[in-house]
Amino acid sequence: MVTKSERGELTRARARVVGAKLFAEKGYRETTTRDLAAAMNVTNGTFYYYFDSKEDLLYQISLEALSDVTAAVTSALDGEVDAEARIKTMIAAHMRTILGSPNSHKTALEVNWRSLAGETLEQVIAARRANEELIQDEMARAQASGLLRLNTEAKVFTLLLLNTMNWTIFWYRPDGELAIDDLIEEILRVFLDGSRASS
Amino acid sequence: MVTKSERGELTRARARVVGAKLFAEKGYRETTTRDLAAAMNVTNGTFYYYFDSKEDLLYQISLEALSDVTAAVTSALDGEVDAEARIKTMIAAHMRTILGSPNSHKTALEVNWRSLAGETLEQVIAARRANEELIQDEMARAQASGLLRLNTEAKVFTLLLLNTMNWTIFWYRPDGELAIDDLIEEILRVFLDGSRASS
DNA sequence: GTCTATACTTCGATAGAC
DNA sequence: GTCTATCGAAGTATAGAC
Repeated sequence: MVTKSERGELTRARARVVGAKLFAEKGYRETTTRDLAAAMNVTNGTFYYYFDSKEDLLYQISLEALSDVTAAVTSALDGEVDAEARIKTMIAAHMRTILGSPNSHKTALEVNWRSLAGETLEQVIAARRANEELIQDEMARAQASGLLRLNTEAKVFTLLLLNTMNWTIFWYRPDGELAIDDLIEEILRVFLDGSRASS
Repeated sequence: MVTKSERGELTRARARVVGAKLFAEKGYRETTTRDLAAAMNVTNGTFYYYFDSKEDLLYQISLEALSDVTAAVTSALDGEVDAEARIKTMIAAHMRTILGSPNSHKTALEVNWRSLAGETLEQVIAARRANEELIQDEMARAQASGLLRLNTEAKVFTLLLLNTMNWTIFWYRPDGELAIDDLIEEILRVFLDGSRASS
């Protein structure tokens, strides 16, 4: 049996899903609280029973999305010792997480942060940074183990890899020809071995 | 001597620059026509003497930005025959163009297209597609010449390279440690030769 | 070409009944 | 927990004087 507060949290969780969908499709500013309420099958006023403000919903979606990536990558790396396997595992976990809920990650990635302020903004920025640092630590570790070149800074590797991974959500189609595992393989290959025919 | 219409066009051109700056910093929806007018040193009403609407300004900035990239890359490639030099030239021209006016390209890249509709939306989409096709043609050409692997589709190469290049504008700092030429070199190296130490 | 004034909408958020 | 009603604040765009 579910208590009242749990039922409330369920409604909130569902609202984060439909909210992320609307934010991803129409944009945060373009989505009204009336749109959000309609997607929750309630009226405008009821939205404020579950969230302090529209900004509050944006904050919850963004923080959850970013935390999910860090959690998934951290968990996937646990116990893995082989240098190349760690890179592959990290990329796979990152990609499966963001492509698994693209709406939330579009919401979190987009420059919607402009609509956040103060404490909530800082928490979202911190969550994003945690994600980047996790990857950068892996890059440094891979360099130390001899897998990656030393003549590029770990930070540059990190930023370029994040570019490659994160923005796939804007063009990747789950129902297209390219399977997620194939995309992961392609990213890994370009990143590790490059694109040259002779390499 | 400048005619009246040329002077009007000068004002419009300047407005596109300050408009792109505001759109990039605050976002399209977050920027008001009063903000735009203030940046042009006029009042709200005067904005509409130069542009049909706020959307019209967004359209002009976006189309100009995307056309600039295609023009710069096309021009840079002209006459170059060496396969590797073409890839390097293409990446360099693309990167120099977008990092040279990041505000316009942030405006054009962002999901601001949601605010466009009808004919103008189609023109912006077409300009974007032209840019992608130019790159994809180069990828196919590089595969035909034996420079690039054949076991990855030219389209996938294109999308991954565009990810890597385009989203640098959100973190690259011209006044930082990494010079533009160094960044171009890094992108080229990761794309062509990968990141492996032994390669 | 630029201004002021304002019409017209839309939206975020609150109040209070049920 | 949900509703209706509404306040008040912006914001886009227009009208018309100068």
